Amino acid sequence: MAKQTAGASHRAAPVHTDPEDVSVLTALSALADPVRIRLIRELADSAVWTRSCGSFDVPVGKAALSHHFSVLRGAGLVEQRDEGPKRVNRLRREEFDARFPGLLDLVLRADDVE
Amino acid sequence: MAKQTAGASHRAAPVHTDPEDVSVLTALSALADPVRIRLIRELADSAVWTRSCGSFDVPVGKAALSHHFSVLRGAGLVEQRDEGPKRVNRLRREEFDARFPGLLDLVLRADDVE
DNA sequence: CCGAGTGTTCGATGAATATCTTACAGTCCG
DNA sequence: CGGACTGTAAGATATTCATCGAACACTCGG
Repeated sequence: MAKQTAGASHRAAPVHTDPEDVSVLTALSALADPVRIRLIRELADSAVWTRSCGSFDVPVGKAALSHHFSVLRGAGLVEQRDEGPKRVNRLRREEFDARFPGLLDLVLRADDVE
Repeated sequence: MAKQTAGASHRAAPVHTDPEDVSVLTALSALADPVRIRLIRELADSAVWTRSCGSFDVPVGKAALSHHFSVLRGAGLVEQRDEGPKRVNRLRREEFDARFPGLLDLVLRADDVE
């Protein structure tokens, strides 16, 4: 067998937005949600490309979860890649931080969600 | 006549929240609104205690405006004081920046609102 | 080729909230 | 005191958006 990172997905590739093209308003709106904050925090605590969408501990169904990831992609916060039947994620730390310095750190550092 | 900064208002004093008591989620939610971003930016460009609530160039009625200032107070972003019939404002730069370093700068520095 | 697993899409629902209109409560000036 | 001005409060409306359930699409392993 050759590849296990199956590069030949026939599925619709997820639509990504470059952080450079994201407005402050979009970025803040994406981060102003408790579920998405949890996703980002868990993602930050995991190795890159190791977390599939369904592997997060959030109290919502998979439809809502799919929606949240769509918002995060649209804000340039998350990158996704198909790996077999799963869709694995990566937090775009450097790229997002270059566009909005300190913003991601604020969300990750805070100990409260309230 | 003694004082022109009339400290004896018989009106209900505005309720303020210390930035230290504000959660990240509350802060982000308060900032994730185009009208409130404009208010904050105009406020940042003006001298302290010079802008009354009605003096801002935003496309909403005064009732909605009053609501927005209430949200900004609740997020520890704005301080208000009664001065005669007017209510003048101050951006709590240092205090808010101590709680959320860099966040206010991001909103003020960005050239887009989209 | 079937079945389990994973994620998206669609339509509907419900909650949060931004807004307006109207009414009211103060402050100041004549 | 009465009227102009400033802002708040309350109620109604509308829009946005988070959520769910169900149906669908794709991948992989028997």
